[in-house]
Amino acid sequence: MTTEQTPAYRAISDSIRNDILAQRLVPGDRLPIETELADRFNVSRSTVREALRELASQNLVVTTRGATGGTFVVVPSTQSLARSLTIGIEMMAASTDLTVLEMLEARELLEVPAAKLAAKRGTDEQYDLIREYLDRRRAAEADGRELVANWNLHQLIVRASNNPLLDLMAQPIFHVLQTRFAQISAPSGFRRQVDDDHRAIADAILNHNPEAAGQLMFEHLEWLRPSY
Amino acid sequence: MTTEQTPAYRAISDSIRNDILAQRLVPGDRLPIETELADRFNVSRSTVREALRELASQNLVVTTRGATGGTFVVVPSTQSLARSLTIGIEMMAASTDLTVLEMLEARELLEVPAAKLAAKRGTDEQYDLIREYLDRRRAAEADGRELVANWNLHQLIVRASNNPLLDLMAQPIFHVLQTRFAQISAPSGFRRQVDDDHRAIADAILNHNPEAAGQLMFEHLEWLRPSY
DNA sequence: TCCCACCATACGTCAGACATTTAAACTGGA
DNA sequence: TCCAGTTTAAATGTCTGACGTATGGTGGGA
Repeated sequence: MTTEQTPAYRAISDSIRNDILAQRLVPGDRLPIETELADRFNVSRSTVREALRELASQNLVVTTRGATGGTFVVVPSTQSLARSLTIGIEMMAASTDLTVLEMLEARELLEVPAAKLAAKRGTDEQYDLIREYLDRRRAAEADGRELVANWNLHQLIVRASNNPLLDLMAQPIFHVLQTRFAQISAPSGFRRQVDDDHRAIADAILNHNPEAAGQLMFEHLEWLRPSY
Repeated sequence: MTTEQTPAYRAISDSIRNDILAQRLVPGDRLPIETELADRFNVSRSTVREALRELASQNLVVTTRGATGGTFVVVPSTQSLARSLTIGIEMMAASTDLTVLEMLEARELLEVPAAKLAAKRGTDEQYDLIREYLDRRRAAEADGRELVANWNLHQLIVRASNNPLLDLMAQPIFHVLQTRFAQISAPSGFRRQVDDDHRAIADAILNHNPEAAGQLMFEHLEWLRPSY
């Protein structure tokens, strides 16, 4: 007679998620301990824990152990959201649901305005990061070795747009494109051209010239497109 | 002595996720049954289940019951990803991590190109949906009642851009803006202006005029901005 | 005052059992 | 032969109760 179409762990995670979205639970709040939640929902602790794993994996809560431990509501960071989104987009790209062309299209759409915004309102610290990156790259080039860097120029620029949403949306696209074409051998002239383009774009940004930055970024991406 | 920094359920979900991302497991594949996974990882079934809940909540697998049930790798849909993203953005917007201004900025950035693309390559079915929406809206207006529709024009346009990424990124922004300003009373003249704008944009799209569509969308959003 | 051993707390994990759902296999009658 | 209803097997869903383990606080001694 107990006909449950949705499992209890799903119902519970939905319930708690609603409490969070309705701000009955706000970031920083600590959820009741697992045994208490089990009591409250009339389920076993295991079921509660499965619900909590779902919430944790959506970046809504974090769980810590120990005496002062527990499960706490958190604000998802741009980073954590970007990571989740990356996985999803990677899967779509691996299937036929998303083409490289569509990714390039979206990328251009995000990055050209991002370059403009970065030129308009990047902070000094962000500009420093861009300079530093170019310097390290130049040094690496001189030594003839490969530059291993977590942040490439495109990421730095998007970040310097100072719009978290742009960062959030562009990062996954970068990541997927990058891992997808990591094995491609770069012709000797190719790297040099990329380098020149990058420097021109960076200069425009550092000189607070939004229009030039946008235009150069656009041309750079158009030139880059056939390589994919 | 058994010092585990990361819990077993996390290690296991990471392991399986890697298998999926490396395409050792592809969409459609069925994971081993829970007891077998427990054996393989040398953990209890509960621990395996917590790992599976994490993966499920990231839209990487779905679980079904019954004789032919099990856990299957899936390709996350644009819809499911958009839903997850919505929650995250909603949380960021509720805190101070994301301002309305930034959302409007991102929205414009996505929607103006989306309007252009919709005019350029929308399908007949998508155009029909847009026409149908306008008709229903006109009818509702004539009767003096409120139009209750799941899809508003903006969403239809973004979808008609036929770039899943645009849809994926724009939907959450729509949703958050919409729920955030749902209670605002619309002045009488306001609705009429919105309506006129929408019709003009739709006309440009239906007439395959990308530049006009983009421009009109831009003006519409700029006009809309002070309302927020 | 400061340090350290101890302790309470809450999550992490285990084992085994039973309930429920689902589809396939089976069985009997028209 | 074939259809309908029943049984059965496979897998997830849930429960119970126990013990392991990390962590911050506390109280006592040097």
